[in-house]
Amino acid sequence: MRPQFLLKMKHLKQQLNDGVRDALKTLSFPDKPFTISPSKNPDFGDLSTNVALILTKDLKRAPIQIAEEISGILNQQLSKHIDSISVTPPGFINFTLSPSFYQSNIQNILNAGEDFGRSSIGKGKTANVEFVSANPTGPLTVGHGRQAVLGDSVASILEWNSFNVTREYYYNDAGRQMRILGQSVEARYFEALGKEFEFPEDGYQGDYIIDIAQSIIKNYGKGLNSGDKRFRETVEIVIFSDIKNTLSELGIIHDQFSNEKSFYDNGAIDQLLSDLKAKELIYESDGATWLKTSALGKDQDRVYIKSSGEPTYRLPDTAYHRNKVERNFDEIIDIFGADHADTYPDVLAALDALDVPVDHIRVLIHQFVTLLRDGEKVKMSTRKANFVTLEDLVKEVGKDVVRYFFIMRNMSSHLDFDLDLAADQSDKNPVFYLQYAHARIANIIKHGESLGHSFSQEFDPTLISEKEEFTLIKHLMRFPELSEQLYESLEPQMLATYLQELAAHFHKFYGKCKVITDDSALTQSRLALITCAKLVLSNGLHILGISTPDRM
RNA sequence: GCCCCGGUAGCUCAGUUGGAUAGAGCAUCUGCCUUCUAAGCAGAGGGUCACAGGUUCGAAUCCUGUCCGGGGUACCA
Repeated sequence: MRPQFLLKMKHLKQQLNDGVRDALKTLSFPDKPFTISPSKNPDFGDLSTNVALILTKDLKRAPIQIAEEISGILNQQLSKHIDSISVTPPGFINFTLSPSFYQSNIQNILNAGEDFGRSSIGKGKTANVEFVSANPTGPLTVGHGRQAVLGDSVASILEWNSFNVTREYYYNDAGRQMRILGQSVEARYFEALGKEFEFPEDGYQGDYIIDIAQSIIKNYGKGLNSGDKRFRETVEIVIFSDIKNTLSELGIIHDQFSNEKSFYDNGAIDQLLSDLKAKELIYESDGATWLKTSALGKDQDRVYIKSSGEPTYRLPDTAYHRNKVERNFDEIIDIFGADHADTYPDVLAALDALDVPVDHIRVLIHQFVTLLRDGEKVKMSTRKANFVTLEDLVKEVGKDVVRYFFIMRNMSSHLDFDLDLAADQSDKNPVFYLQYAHARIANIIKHGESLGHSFSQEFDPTLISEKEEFTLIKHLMRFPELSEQLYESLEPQMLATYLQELAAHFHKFYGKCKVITDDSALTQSRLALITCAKLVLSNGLHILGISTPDRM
């Protein structure tokens, strides 16, 4: 095979764009922004531009006429990669690309291999992704699962775009919740010893609290007094260990844990308060300390320190975010549930008032998970111990299903998690459709090897000619652009949708075209093609943290 | 009351920057395994894109209003 110039889709689009703009200049048409996008319908070629439609108003002429004129110019300078140009109502100009363009891109994908689709947007840059951030008051629930998987996938998307990513977990360990948690354990401790005890109002009622009380008896004996620090310390250690274990079963490992307490200890919170005071944004009222958010364009002021002397979460959260900014990440991503949607603007406003840069902070808000069991909603509360743990779910349906379930929906949509469907009909979970495509390819390659058809990288791309083959290549070639879109949106669901389509194109190809045949030249070409498909499936599933089985 | 998110096929949801005939999966029907994995493929039925206006050459997509669901509006996190 002769070496040939390998033109990527991105560059071809740029060429077309330049060509159209030259044509506009030739025709003395105004230069307005237009798009060149994949055609929805194969009848309209491979790429289409709306440039004529955009110009119709300025030129006060029918768009179809404008399109004809532009395409007339373009036709005189056809690139070798363009087979034909057509105009269709209401005024689209369609480009049909040459088969050789697609065929040659098979080599492109093979050359890039595991890096195919990777972008260099974040090369030399750092990003911090904060997610989960559940306080250690109980096991992670299915509700936390969405954020855990979402956050980890977002972090992977950034890594795929060449960022050096820190996965971070922040928790509040100085507030009221943790105090009540300690008191709950203490109560269970004395209860177990048959002594008098008082279970706190709003205490944590889960059985795990009783287990922890038992472990304290075992480790520290029966002589602890009320208020002993070890009640709280132990419960935090035990629960955190459980949380980390659950996350690791999902393939999620945080690089850094940050806690509220450290910002009291190192003076960051005092510093923040005095800096805000210097800006006259702090005042006392009704025994509490307030942040004057109304002076920062908000509806109302917010309490920073309660009259009880305990700060609200806003104060340490703001100190924490200042700390993150000071750590000089190029991008800071916060992943919060919908219940936090109203709080982060106050944090950002306070930092902005102190001239702390916040433009590189992106806050992603995801909606809640509604659990369905027997077709009915399950209300969850950690405090009332009415929840389904994430760990139980992972044990029941497996990591891959759980991960896929949580990112297959747009994060701004509510997610219905049907426990019965996930558990009983997991065979039908769409994730298997993707993995099956990967396993099928692996099997074909293996089958080929057993018959002496080892893929050699020496293949004739022009033997690729079936419609299903081109559909598959075209889809594979979209992956680099998709990767950049993933960076823009930080929406893993887009990748899930793309991979579903890719698997569908592969399964259709499989139904139509046999790979391993007596025709060894064709066999090599098709092995090249399915190797590309396997690469992209693998790269995509890897970003989502889903395994790529060779057998199913 | 006010703020945020959502409303697309019987169900769960895609739909890129506003683009051409609104798509998948599940469920319901009809075909396809002597041939690389049938966890698959081919086909059928199924729609007032919540409703009403507006902007535009063009609206599921943008704007306004109404209705419905979720969340927030705490000196809870």
